[in-house]
Amino acid sequence: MVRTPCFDQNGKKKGSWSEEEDNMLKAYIQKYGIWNWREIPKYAGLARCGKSCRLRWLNYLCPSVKRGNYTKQEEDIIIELHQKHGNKWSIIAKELPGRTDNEVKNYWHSHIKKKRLTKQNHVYKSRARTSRLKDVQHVKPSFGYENSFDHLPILDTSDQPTINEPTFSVISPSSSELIYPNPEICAFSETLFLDFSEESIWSELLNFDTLPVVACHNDYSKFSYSADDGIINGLWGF
DNA sequence: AAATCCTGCAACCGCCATCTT
DNA sequence: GAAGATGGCGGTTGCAGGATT
Repeated sequence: MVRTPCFDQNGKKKGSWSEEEDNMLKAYIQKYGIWNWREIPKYAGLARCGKSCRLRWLNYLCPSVKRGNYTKQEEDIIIELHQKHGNKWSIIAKELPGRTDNEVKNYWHSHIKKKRLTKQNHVYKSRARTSRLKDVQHVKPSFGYENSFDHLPILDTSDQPTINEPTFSVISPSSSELIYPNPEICAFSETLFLDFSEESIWSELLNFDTLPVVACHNDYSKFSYSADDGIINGLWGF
């Protein structure tokens, strides 16, 4: 769970922190406080860069950091604030005394996100594999929520090479305002479709009048919905 | 028992905002 | 106002250890 210690070209140590290093940093900060992260390692006798010291202090050594399992209440707060703010981990962490942004982010990715996807998975997974759009297709949407999936582009990843996650944006058709900049709920295409249907987040958007323009940009895929003509344009190529 | 896969999380990286000179 | 320094943030990676085959 830790990185193997090594040294960069400047002779600065990288990787996991030893107990001795922890003690040195802790002792220095307790005695002199935090005044300049760049200089602190030098004076504390550490062969580390300032950023590394800062991170180690804030995420692990700082006495206010709370260790241990998350409570149900904390989890609920994270979910609620994530719906409100997206991946603004520092904002979310501010509402959770003792938790750091890094910790909250890790918790989201390893616990909450997975839990939520699992819940949806069984419903839509098979459908997501039934067909694929290789070229531009035009699909007339019908947005009664319960049957909308028959009309949205269905993407299949079964023989897709491993790719970076697509970048997603959701833009309000009326104001061009970015609603969900790059929401992680839109991950790989297989889960992309599932995530689209995640009611808690999308239900208000899956309404014919207010349906957002949805755009997916990466080297492999593009699709968008135009509120003007009610056409979904999908392009999926490898 | 050994090999392989999966998971959780500490730590790194790069970008951007703010501060200082 | 410009340039450099510093801090802060979010995305990503690496790997130990547990689970599964």
